[in-house]
Amino acid sequence: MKIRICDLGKHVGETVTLKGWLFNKRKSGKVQFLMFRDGSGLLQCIVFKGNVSEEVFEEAKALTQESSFEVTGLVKEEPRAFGGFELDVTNVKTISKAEEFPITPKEHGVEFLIDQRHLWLRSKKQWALMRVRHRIVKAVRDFFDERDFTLMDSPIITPNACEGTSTLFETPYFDLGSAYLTQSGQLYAEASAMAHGKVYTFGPTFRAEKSKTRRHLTEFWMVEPEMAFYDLNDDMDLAEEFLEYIVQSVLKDKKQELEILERDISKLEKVKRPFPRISYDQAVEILKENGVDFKWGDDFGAEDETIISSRYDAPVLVHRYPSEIKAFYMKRDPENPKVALAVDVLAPEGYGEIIGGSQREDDLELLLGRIKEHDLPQEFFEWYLDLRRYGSVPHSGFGLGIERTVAWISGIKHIRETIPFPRMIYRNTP
RNA sequence: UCCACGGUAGCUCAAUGGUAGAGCAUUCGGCUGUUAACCGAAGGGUUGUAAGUUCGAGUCUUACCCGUGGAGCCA
Repeated sequence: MKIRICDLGKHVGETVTLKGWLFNKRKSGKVQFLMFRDGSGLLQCIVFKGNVSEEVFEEAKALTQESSFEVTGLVKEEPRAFGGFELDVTNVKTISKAEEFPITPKEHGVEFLIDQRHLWLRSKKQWALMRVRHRIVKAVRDFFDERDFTLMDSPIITPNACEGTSTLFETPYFDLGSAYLTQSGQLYAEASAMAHGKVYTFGPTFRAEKSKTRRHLTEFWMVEPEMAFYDLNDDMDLAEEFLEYIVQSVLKDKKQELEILERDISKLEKVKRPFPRISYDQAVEILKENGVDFKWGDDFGAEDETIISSRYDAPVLVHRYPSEIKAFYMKRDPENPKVALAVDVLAPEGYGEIIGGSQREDDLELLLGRIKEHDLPQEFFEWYLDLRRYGSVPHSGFGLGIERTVAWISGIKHIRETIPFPRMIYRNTP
């Protein structure tokens, strides 16, 4: 059984051997402090000249930043040390001496760091961020699993634009002409929900739009639940419960990581149900109160979203948007056909839209009309229309953007740090 | 696509139109409790590219290349 830093609590007073890398080193003549990392945490290893042979002392001295090595020593509790433990070293064995590591302990610019993304992932903050991302993804899966949802993966290669608006990545597809990378699993989730009742899809999605902001990637991950017999209110209830669950899971299990990220925990602790719910009309009122010259019928810009969300501690659900600015499949409000039964969730602290969802149009004739209005090729949607021909039911769903959620919960400014290898409009390496 | 800003040592940044510098990193030396350790020394440059103005350009002008932030669009 291999021991990792995260397990050291069970080995206090024992002599153990660990394998990992040199994170940083400080020395002071006859004592060396090796900051050692193994992927599970950080551990300060002390090499005293009197405690080890001359050869071992020299071997430790020769280790460069990010060299891989094996270290043996006595595990001691040490409240002052990061992680709470220290290792009194008795032996050091170099595995591979590293060349000069480009990322030094001092500050670097983003351009440089993103070029070194494959190495940047080893740094403390990026390590913590990826662990938070992992916990969020686990929370997503646990949440749906605990509620009897079935995972139904949707295709990544699709024959047409799902919502008919976005610019998609095009790829040649044998004798069938062009295919496109998916921008949403939405329509497939609807078909799946008619088979399993409650489902979710979870995978990468692609947008070829030339968005160049801190909130955009060309490739990002989205989780999309879809539920038969759910109306808009049921949909909003689920979205609320879902977000609370995710935030509380991270708070419970990733305290140390949030500390490394210097996240203000008190802000996350306020993310408790019930969340505020306002209509689009009310949101427009808020903007007008704040002196924004806003026209009913327009969509909110990034600045508008910040104004609206900054009124609340928890994410705010904005519902019933003008149907003109929403996708063709969203059901109109029977009480006011000018608006769609749609909901967007805006994260606090200016992180913007993290969820978009709606009740879907379940009436065949209305949906046919909508496809014509939007000038979409009906032949591509025949299978989708079948869902309304064979036992149509009211149903709803939403999509959550994983990277924006990670950015919000971690308190990270730029979305590019929230995914291991970001894809942006002017960058597709490393 | 549009607007703004930037490009000088491996990295982060200085440098009135007048000899291109510092900190970190690297190498060497010193130090038995450091924690972005500290102290001393050394090596390290076609100032994004091209042209122009000038006695003289990192600095001024023009074009181009690359990048960053934002807008629009969106999750």
